[in-house]
This record gives sequence, C-alpha cells and structure tokens, in this order.
Amino acid sequence: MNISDVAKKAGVAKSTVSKVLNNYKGVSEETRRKVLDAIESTTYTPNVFAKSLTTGKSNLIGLFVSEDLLESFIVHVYWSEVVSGIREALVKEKYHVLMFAASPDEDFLKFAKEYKVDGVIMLGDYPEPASVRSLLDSGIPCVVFDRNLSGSRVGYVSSDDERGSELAVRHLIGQGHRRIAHISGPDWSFESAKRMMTYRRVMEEERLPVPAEYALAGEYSTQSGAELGRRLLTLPEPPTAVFCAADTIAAGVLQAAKELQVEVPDRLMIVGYDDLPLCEYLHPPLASIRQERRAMGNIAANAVLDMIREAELPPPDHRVDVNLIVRESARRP
Amino acid sequence: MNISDVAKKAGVAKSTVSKVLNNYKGVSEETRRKVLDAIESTTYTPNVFAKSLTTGKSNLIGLFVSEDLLESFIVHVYWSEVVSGIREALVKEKYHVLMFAASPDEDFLKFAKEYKVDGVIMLGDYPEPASVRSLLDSGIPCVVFDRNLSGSRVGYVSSDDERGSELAVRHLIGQGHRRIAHISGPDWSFESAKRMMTYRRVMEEERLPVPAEYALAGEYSTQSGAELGRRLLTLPEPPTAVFCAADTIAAGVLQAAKELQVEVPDRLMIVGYDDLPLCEYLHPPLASIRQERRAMGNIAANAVLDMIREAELPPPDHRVDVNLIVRESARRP
DNA sequence: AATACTATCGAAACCGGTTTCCATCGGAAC
DNA sequence: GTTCCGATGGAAACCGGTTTCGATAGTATT
Repeated sequence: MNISDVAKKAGVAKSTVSKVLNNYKGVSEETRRKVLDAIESTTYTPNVFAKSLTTGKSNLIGLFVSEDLLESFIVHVYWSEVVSGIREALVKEKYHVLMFAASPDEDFLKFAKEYKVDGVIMLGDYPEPASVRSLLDSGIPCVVFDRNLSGSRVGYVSSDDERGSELAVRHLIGQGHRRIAHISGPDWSFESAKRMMTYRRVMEEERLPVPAEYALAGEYSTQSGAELGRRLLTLPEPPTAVFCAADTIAAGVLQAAKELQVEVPDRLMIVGYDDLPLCEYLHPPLASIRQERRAMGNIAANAVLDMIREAELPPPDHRVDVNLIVRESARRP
Repeated sequence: MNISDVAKKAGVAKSTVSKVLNNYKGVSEETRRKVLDAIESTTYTPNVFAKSLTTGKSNLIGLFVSEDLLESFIVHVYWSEVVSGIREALVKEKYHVLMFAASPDEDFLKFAKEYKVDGVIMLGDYPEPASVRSLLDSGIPCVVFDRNLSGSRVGYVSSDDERGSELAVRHLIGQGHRRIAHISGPDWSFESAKRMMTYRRVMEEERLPVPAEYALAGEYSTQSGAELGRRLLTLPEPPTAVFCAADTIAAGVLQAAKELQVEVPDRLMIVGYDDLPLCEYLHPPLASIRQERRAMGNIAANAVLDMIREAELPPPDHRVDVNLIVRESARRP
C-alpha cells in the first residue's frame, strides 16, 4: 500500500496525494477530501526512507553514549534520566532518537551521515579522538553534554558546576564552619577540576585557610572516599565539614566517620554531589547538590532542534541551574 | 558523493559498484580492485535510506520504553542497564537502536512500519491497548520484557521470578527461621503476584504457617515498606524474617526495625529484591536478589536477531537466572 | 572451425516518495 | 468576445541505491 495505490484509489495523481499529505497549497478542498477518504479507507503508512531519500532530512536525532557511561552506576542513573528528558522533548516534534551502537574507534561521522541524522547529542566522556572530531567538524548540529568540545556547530549543555560547588561550600560556611575540606574525583575528570577550583575560590573569598591536607583528590568510589575520609579525620586538626565531589565519595566519608565515632552532623558536616537516590537512604541522610537531569535532557533536545531550524543562530551554551538539597548530614538538628 | 560518482571514477557501472559493496559474485578481482581504490580515494558513505528503500530492510531495531519506566528510580537503573546490554549485542551485527518517542495512545505499529524496523523490543508496563496490540499481531518480530503478551511472532525475556523468590525464602528457612513474612508490591504488578505466589508455595512445601498478617501487599516505596514493617514488628507474634518484593520496601522495613529497636539481622533478617546499588549502602547492607539486567538486554537483542533471521523458528521464551546476594541483613555475624 | 557454456559487466527498471514545471480551466478585466 | 491571470492537477524527473536480464568476450567442447 503505497502512495500510488492511494492515488489510484482517489482517482488523482500521486503528486497530488503528496501535496495533500504535506499540506501544500494548490489543492482544492474537494480533491483533498477525496484523497483523505482514500487514505482513511486503507492502511497506508508513508515510507520514511523514500521520503528521507528525496528530502535529505530524516527526523532522526543521533544519540551517542560513550561506553564508560554504561559502566558506572553513578552515571547510569544520570544518563537514563537525561535520555528520558530528550525523548520527552522530541516526541512533540515528531523526531525520534537513533541510538548508535558504536565502538569508540569507529568513525561517528560515518554513522551520522549514513542515517542522515538531522542532529546529534553526545553523552559522556569522549576522549576526542578522530572518531568524534570529524563529526564535530562536519557541520551537523551537535549538542555535547558536560564538556566543551570545539566545532563549527556545536552547542553545549552542562550543569552549573561552579554554582553547585559554591552553594555547597557557602552553605557549610553559613553553618559556622571554618575548617572545610574538599575531596574531589580523579584528575582526568573535567567536573572534578571545576568543583575543586570553585572550592578554592570560595574559601579564598571568605579568607578561610585551605591547608594542603584539606584538598584531596581520589576516585569516584566509596572505598576511596572512606580512605580519604579517614585521613582527614585523623589529622591533628581535622576539618569540621567536608564537601565531596560525588555522593559515592561522601558515603565513604560517612563510613569513615562512623568507624572513628565522629558524629555527623555534630562534629562533621558532609555535603555530596549528584543527589543520587541513595542520599535519602544513608544515615544520616546526605545533603547533596541536585542536577536537574531530565530538564537537561529537555534542554539539549530543544537546543538541537533550534540549531536544525535556524542555521544562522550561534550554537547555544546552556548552563543548567542546580539546587542544594539540605539533609541531616549538613543541618543542625 | 554517491554510488554513481564512485562508478564514474572507477570507470564502471554503478551496478558493478553495488556488487562490490555487497560482496556479490561475478566481479573479477581486477575490477573489484578498481572500485575499492575509487572508494578509498573519496569520502563515499552509502545512503542507508536508499538502500532500505529497495531492500525493505533497515538494520534498525525499534525500542519502545513505556512512560512509567521513565518515572520510578527503581526501574531507571533497571532499564538503562538493559539498554546497554541490547546495544552491546547489536553493535556486533551492525544493527542500531531506534528509540521511539511515542505517547501510549499512538499506534506503535505505525512507527514500526514507517521506519521499517526489522524487529522490536518492548520494555515496561504496557497496558496492552490497541496501540500495542496491532504491533504484536503485525508479524514483526517482537521481544517483550518481563511479561507475556500473545502474538504470532512475540518472544519473551524475563528474569526467573519464581526462582528468585524461592532462593530468598529458602535461604531464610536455611538460616533457621520458621516465622517468615512477605511484603509484596501493588496488586496490579505482575512480578509482585509471582513473588507472592512463590513465597506461599515454598512455605507450604516446607510446612511452615503463613498467617494472613504475614502476607502483605503495599507499594514499591520505602514509606509503604516502613508502615508495613511496623505492622509486622508489632504483631503479638512478629516474624523473625521478612522477604520483600523490592529493595525499596526492604529499606522501609529496615527503618521500622531501627525505630522499634529490633536488631537486624539478630532479631530480624531481611531479604530484598532487585539488588539496587543502595543495598550496599544500607545499615546493615541488604541481602537481595540480583537480576542480570545487562545479560537480559543481550539475550533480548540476540533473540530478536534470531527471529529476524529464522522466520520459521518458534519465538523464544528466555527465563534468565537470578542470584541471591547474601549480605549482613540476612547472615549470621 | 563451429558451437556451447561460463564469467563478467552494464543498461535499465524499480523502490516510494518529492518537486518542478507545464497544461488546462474558469472567471475577471478590457 | 478576447485576453489575461490565478488556481488547480498531472506528467515526469529525481533521490541513491539494488536487482534483473541481456550482451559480450573468452574458454572449453566437439
């Protein structure tokens, strides 16, 4: 059942059917009726491939998810919510998500071109090898999450790490603390760097000391958090508050505090980052910085759509706001 | 840069180029060389739409994710891992995932036909209205997760709920318990029903009593778990062990136990279901039934591929094994 | 040497749409 | 009564591949 069949049934030319389907002018109300009736009476579904072949548009948004995202559970929660947000925004515009199953050594541009995706969203930690580079330089609208990669038509969506870190540190200061430590993630992590920088900046602005032993870097793991937590708490002059660059790290610090019988929040306040579901389940519940992940997905999707529609517009750079969720680990009883 | 350009460059007909690209016989080694060289020297990428238009195959697997999955965080972890597994299996076969953004009242078959997907995977709690029905009856290979929907070419992948529940209950019995309660999820949940049934069966097999107050149903929430936990623990004859149909419920029971100063595991053992990441963060860490979600994704993907390739094969019905992860909440110290 | 067969290659039709462009027609303007 | 114009609808080319089928050349057979 194709467009010619419909045309035959309606007694018109297939070009006319096409015009009706695309709401073009130059079709009388009468023939429009005839065509619509013919379509009604059959089970006609247009063939997107034929359509895309001529128009060069696919109504497809390519989604690349880096493999590392598929491992760690922190980001697992993260990306699935982001994807929901993307989907939610696209459904209104009749776009669909094409999730590429690409190993990192393949040329992403090849996939994007093959499927003529109208735009691309990239999630995760792409090291920026040739595989990504060619895509970014191709002129296909791209939106990248959480990191800045150059390119002619590359937009960004990231959560406001500076603001998140500032909220956390200032909250602790507001609670009366002066000896505030920070545990960040691994060196290679872009976010970790930003959080660490902001911690230092705010502390300096408030003229609070940051001894070398107070600014630590580790892994995004609970074990690493516990280890560094122990190190902090056994210092001659231990901090009275810790800001951690991830909830999993904070959970480790909490564990260390428990071991060393340091009460939280009385003798140590803790703020994490990400607001993972587990925050509410820890004892005491963990204060954290919440990123609006679903909203970010929405924003990313709309950003690509905008870039697709308005070729002239400069690529957007969205910084999505974050919230401090205060829970018992950082609140006076 | 299309196939005709390549043909011109190589000095052959485009049909010959096509034959080379598809490894057809009837091309001499010499001309094959010429064509490959021509392709090398340019930036040719075949147009999948043109290809799909003639072949009727798309190398696309449609993925439908029900909207409810996008809400609850329990399943959030669940489906993102499943999707990773699907992706992992498809990449080897050069298939891609087309994630449809469909609201539940739209006709899914329309999407599937429009994009000529070769197969479909459905995730989540589709109520089975017309929107799904027509797809299931269409003859397009479908794989459905965790529930049984009839259809001519519909395969299933589900985790073995019976076995999981049996593992949990028998473990508790093995620990010497006789008064074992069960808290399941909401009535409408297919999984909850299976877990409840299995609990009753095993208890009966072991000739252990199941008083009405021991077999409760609630929501998949911690609050509901806490409420029912309190009810259990304040019974004249409280259970000494509880098997919960979800980790979130178990977390609530744990909370209730803490409030009522019932020590876990000494006076109450608890086993949850799903093995969410939070299990390790609870105090004490929660024993749980682990479903191999990524493996399930893999299996589902391979199941569709098999169905696509072998039209004759009866649709598969995979029951994926589960494990009991014993942690302190259900282990003698 | 004539015939039969096989391997190789190209021309053309086709997939199902879109788009351009031209023919036709009715009514308005002169 | 002509001429002109805008509205309408259809024929045909095109998008970029695949596939069929026929032509040709080279080799084997008799």
